[in-house]
Amino acid sequence: MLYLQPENFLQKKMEILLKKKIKEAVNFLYNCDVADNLIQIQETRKDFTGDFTLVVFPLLRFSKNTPENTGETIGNYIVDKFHSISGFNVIKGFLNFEISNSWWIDYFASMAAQESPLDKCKAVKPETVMVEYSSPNTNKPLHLGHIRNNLLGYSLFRILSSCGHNVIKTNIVNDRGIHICKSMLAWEKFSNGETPESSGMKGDHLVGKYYVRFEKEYREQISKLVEGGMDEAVAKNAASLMTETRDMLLKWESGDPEVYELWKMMNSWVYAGFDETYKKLGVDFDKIYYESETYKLGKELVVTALENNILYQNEDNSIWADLTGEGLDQKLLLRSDGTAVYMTQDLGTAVNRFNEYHFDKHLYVVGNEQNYHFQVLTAILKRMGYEWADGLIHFSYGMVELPEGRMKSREGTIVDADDLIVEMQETARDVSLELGKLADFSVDEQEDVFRKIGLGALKYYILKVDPKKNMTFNPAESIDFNGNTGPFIQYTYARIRSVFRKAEQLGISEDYNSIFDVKAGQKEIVLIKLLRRFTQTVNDAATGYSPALIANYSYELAREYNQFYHDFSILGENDPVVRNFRLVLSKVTSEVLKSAMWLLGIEMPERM
RNA sequence: GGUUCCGUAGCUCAGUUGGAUAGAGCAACAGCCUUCUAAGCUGUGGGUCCCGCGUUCGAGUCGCGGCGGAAUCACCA
Repeated sequence: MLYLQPENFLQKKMEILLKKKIKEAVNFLYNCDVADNLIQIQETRKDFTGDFTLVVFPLLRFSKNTPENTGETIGNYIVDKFHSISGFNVIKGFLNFEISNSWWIDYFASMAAQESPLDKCKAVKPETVMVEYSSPNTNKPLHLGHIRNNLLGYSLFRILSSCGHNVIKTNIVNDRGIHICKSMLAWEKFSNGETPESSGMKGDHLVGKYYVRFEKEYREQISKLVEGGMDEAVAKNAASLMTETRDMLLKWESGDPEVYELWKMMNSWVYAGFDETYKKLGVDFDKIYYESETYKLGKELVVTALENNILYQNEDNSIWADLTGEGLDQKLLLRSDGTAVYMTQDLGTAVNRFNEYHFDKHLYVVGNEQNYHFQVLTAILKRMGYEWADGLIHFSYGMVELPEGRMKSREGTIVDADDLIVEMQETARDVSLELGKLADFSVDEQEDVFRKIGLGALKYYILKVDPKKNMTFNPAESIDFNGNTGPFIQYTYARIRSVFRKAEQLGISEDYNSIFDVKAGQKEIVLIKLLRRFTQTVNDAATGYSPALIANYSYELAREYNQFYHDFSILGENDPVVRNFRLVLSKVTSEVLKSAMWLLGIEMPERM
């Protein structure tokens, strides 16, 4: 668990003081001791006057009076005793307190004095957390679903490390198994030795091409067998491509040199391709595990567990876990031919990782289609006696769907990761060139801005959605650059930077000491309140594993700032105290926006 | 069929210990650039929060029962 450090109570100070005073008030006025959870303080909603609100309903049982009278009575008492409260009003059962201008300004000053907006986000008890994300198969290139996975995983890494945790980014590469053999076999049969060099194709795409080819040829074989009168289920097993694939997997597991060489060669193509995509997405890993290296440990674990009577064996020699006692099912762990399945290697990988890192928590960033898999994984590890399995957390995120449903390779509706990234950058280029604000930039500088904007749009689009929920991506409507989008937030930042460039030209610089003298306007107080919420938002995002909270917070802040920017002049303000205050307010806003986007893996352009 | 998740404006999404009149963006319509960046700002229209019952002073939020959708229950990963 994450807890705010003592000094972070600065964030909460007013709520805590108010709560204490109210408790005192109720005690004095109604002569009774109230439980803390009955004193509900929240930020006052925008459409009402005030800063903090006490919900008085829970206190009526003590006052034995109407909500209005109770609110008035408590309000009067508090205003009298608590000088930071400048006034109050009661609407229905809500007692709205108004906080003095100077309290807000003091608060703002302490915020402005921070080195970074993330300074206060440290957890009391830092933990070692492994985050596994990406987890590609080496038989096809990455697609939109992987993009969501990678962005979530990487953002969780940044959020958790910003809160002081020791986070290890890891990746399990599913580089072996029957599916890999399919693309290998198809390449052997149909490629005439085609390579990335000879074809000019990116390696992962080339291998993917032969995986698709396998599926096509295999389906044809099945239909021929079915036409000849064979049952479809039987045909699926009997098709020569399938029997050859199974033979290949057996050869691979027994270390056949020829199969092994082919496997190594094709995987190296894929890795070169993946590296390119990861680099473009801006994600990386501290430690990469390969299924081909962990599945053996998994097999050993299974055999040992069988000897310990934790598992059972069928007459055909296949090995199973009976989890019906845990409300789950029978689960196969080793096939009758002795080869490993997905679960086998995941058992091996988990044990391997714990032995290496002794993590407190292990986050698996894996789609919700595998919820059952992780229930089973934890159950088996627990049964094997690994207490740390309680620290395994399936970060189960939703699928990315198209308007017509799931992406299907057979229907050619898979949205390729590389293609999408290129498209986003091209859209960013088109929009930017049309606006023509970067005319004095070199081509390289321009391209760098286009890259930041295109990726910013893509990343924000994906991360702003609650990770648990399925989301829809419509390829026909390209990702927006207006409204609640990444570019909107980048734009807000670029505008602020532009103010500071102008300030420099005018010889104006911000002065943190003179902000105490200012009388802040309503809009400025609203901004300070929003800025104040940042630390809490980051903590919520860390405890709730939700980058979306940060995205939505950033949007709200950017929108609020844009209104302020529109309605008030900063450098054009005549009163130097007010001008300076607005300048510092803009500065802090830009820093918070930049930090927030950094937590999402989104870069900020200085101009756009 | 069993289990799990989801259902909020035409579309995409917010709405976190149950709190006030359910919010944004997109799309539509009407405005705002001699000014620090109009990728912006302002306004209008748009809702049976899937339905019903219950708990509560108070339910989009919690419970139960329906309806609709998704995932999963593989010697696939």
